[in-house]
Amino acid sequence: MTRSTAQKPLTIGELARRTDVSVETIRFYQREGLIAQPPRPPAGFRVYPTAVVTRLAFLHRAQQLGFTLREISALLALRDNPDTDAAAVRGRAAAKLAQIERKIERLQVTRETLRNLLSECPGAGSLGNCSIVKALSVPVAQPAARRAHARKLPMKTADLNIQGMHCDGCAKTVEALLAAEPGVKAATVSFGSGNARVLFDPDAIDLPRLEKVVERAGFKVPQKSGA
Amino acid sequence: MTRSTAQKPLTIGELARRTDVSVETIRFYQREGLIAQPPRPPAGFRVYPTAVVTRLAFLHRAQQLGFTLREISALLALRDNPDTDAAAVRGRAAAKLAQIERKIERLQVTRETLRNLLSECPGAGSLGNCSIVKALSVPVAQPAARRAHARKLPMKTADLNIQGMHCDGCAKTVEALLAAEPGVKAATVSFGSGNARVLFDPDAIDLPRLEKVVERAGFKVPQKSGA
DNA sequence: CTTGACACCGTACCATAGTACAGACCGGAT
DNA sequence: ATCCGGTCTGTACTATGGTACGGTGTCAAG
Repeated sequence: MTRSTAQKPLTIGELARRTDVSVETIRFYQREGLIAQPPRPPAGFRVYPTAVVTRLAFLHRAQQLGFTLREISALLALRDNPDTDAAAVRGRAAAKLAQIERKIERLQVTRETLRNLLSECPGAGSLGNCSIVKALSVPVAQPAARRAHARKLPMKTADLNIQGMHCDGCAKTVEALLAAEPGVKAATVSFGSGNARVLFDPDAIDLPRLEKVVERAGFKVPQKSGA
Repeated sequence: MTRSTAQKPLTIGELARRTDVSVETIRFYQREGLIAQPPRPPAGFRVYPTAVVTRLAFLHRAQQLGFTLREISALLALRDNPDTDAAAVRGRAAAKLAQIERKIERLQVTRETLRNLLSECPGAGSLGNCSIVKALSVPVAQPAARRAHARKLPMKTADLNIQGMHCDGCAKTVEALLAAEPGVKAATVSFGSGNARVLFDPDAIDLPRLEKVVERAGFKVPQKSGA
């Protein structure tokens, strides 16, 4: 053993320095169960296994890709399990990609709206002439489905059979994906039964689209799901 | 007065129905000062002026455009003030557009990263082969500036003179815009003095860029700002 | 004149991702 | 032996945008 990287005991402060994650944040991750807290020795401070350095790097990278801590927790659980199939990880990544694409689309719509408002705006003078203020004062044009809802609550429930889920985290991922889809009011996915129950507005979204959402995330939906 | 829209007193519940905003949310907006709470009559319930219907519509529209409640509060204050110049509103919108464009760019980078990961991934088999897990375990490549910071804390402070701010809300807007810029560690903008103080990393951002940020939002920065 | 629906008020709570701090304790260097 | 810096624990607080609820008051219709 030369006097290299590994000579200092990896205390929490040293870990913080090496990973560029603050001590407080490391403790926070421990509370959240994202990283294990080594047992405290009878006397003195905790010493961390060097593997946590990698774990924190993984955490950080996954965050940059837009995964929430809850999702990262599932990802880490997959990583820790030697029986995990790579498809499970791939499914998560595909789901996240789809989510991000939707987010980009929404932002692009907003961007266009703002651009139009700005291009029509005289840019000076009294507020009475301000096209922006005027435009904002107009009630939101609702997608009609929303109004129908107020009238008749035309929600439908569908059950989807889903194959390829490996753990409860997969189920949560699918659930989040479905729930994020416009027109979906609620979604519960059970890993145990391999079933998804979705409450949705048939005026805003339909079954094939729901199935596509699930499949885009890397799971399979056998074609026999009933309404 | 015929038996039309205005015959019922506009109680909070009626307001909620008309604007499609829940009673709880209306109360929340009142607590936050976004809408005024009419005085409670000696006996009975509050009655709202019909103008709040428009106000809530404005609020809702502005939210769709990505404005935070704090920003909307400033926007509403501008709208309420007859002396407001339309340029102030325009500046806010321009700032928001810039913010959204940055957000889109960041998401696009993330999207590309995820796409690359997915395209390289075999998609099945044991985790050992999973290119995604491998890629995530690699520490984040830091933009070099970040490391420099760890070595020497090379932060610089600059004062900018800003013209065209109309109220404290303008100052807050500029502050948020500056703070959101990568490389900026802190920004305080005072409406009273028309001054902005920015703490930034000169390796990551420079003065001209900071000035451009402010100008994009519709304000002016006279060319004599010192470091 | 009772009942049910709404209004009022205060407070607590949700998710998300941390940050901050007090007060005690520990360990190595001086 | 003492002091400084680091660690430990628990709790509270940040921002953001609401949601939920218990207990009470009020109104209007039957």
